[in-house]
Amino acid sequence: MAKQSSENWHGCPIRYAATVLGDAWSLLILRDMVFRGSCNFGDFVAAGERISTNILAERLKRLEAEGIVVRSRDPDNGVRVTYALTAKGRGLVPVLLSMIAWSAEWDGQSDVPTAFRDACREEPEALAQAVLHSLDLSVDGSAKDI
Amino acid sequence: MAKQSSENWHGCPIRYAATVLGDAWSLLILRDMVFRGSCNFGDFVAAGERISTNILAERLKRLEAEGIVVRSRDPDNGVRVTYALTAKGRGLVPVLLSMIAWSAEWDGQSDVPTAFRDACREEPEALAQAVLHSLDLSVDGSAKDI
DNA sequence: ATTTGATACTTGTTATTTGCAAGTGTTGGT
DNA sequence: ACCAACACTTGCAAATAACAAGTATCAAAT
Repeated sequence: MAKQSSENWHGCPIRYAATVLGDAWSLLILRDMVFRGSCNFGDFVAAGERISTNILAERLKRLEAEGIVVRSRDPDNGVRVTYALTAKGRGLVPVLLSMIAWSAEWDGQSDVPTAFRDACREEPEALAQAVLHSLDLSVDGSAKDI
Repeated sequence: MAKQSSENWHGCPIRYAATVLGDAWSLLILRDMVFRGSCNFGDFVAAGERISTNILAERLKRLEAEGIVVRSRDPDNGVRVTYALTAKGRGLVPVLLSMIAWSAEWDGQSDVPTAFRDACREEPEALAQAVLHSLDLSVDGSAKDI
C-alpha cells in the first residue's frame, strides 16, 4: 500500500486501524508482547517466526512512531533495550482477543484452550482485563501510567 | 512476509488471523463489504482508496481462497460478478467493530458517531447482530446459508 | 587494559511485491 | 455489427522484503 502513516487519510476508523494493524509482522510482535511477555529485540527474534532483523527493527520503529510501544534503555544494563506497550497499545488487546475468537472458530488447526475460547465469547471484557492484569504483573506493577 | 497461506504454520490463532487480516487492502475490502454493501469489482475501485486493479483482483482471489468471500456471476447479467461474505467472513464483523472502537478512542481524526462508539463498547454483540442484519437486508434476505 | 560476549541493530544484495498505465476479453444493448 | 460496461491482465519501474553478514555499544571476565 502507498506509504502512509496514520497522519494521512483521516476519518475512517478501519483505515486508521489498517495503517497500524494491516501488517502481519506487527500483529505478531503485538502478540508476543501481550501474550508472551516479550520486551526485548531478541525475544521477538526468538519467537521463531523467522522475521528478519531489519524488518523487525523497522516495525518496532513504526509501532513506536504510532505511540503503541515505548522504547527505553534498561538503566541497569545499558546495552539492553526494553519495549513496552503504551495505553494505546494495551487498547489493542480486545482486537487481538476477537481475532483469537475468530480463528478458534474458523481455523481447525488453531489451538485455543476451550476455557479461553469460551471466555472470549462470553465475557470478553473480563478476559481483556485479565490479560492486561497479567501484563502489569510481568512488568512488576508500575507501567500502568505509560 | 514470506508467502504463506493459512495452510502453513498451524496452531497460533493470531498467526492465522495475521495471514488473512495482516494486510491493509484486505481490511479495506472487508470494510467496504460490511459497512458499505460493496459487492462488485467496481465498487471497491470506486471506494476511492486508489487501490490498483491488479492488487484488488489478487486480494479478492486470496479472500476467496481463504473462504471469506464467494465469487459468483450475476445470472441476470452475465458480465457482472458479485462478491459476498461467507459465514466465515461475516464472523469477522466483531473484529472490525473492535478495531473501530480502538480507532474511535485513539485516533483523534477518526469520525465515529457517538452512538456507534458507545454501542461498540457497551453492547458489542448486539451491534454485531445489527450489522449482520443490515447485510442480510442488502442481499435481500437469502444469503444466510452461504 | 584488553579481550570476550551479549544485545541491538545496520548494511548490502537479491528476490518479491507493489503501483501505475494501458490493454484484453466477455457480455449485453442498439 | 458496433459500442459501452465491467472485470480483470499485462508490462514495467519503483519500492519493499528476505537473507546473510557486519558493526556499535556496553558489561564482565581475564
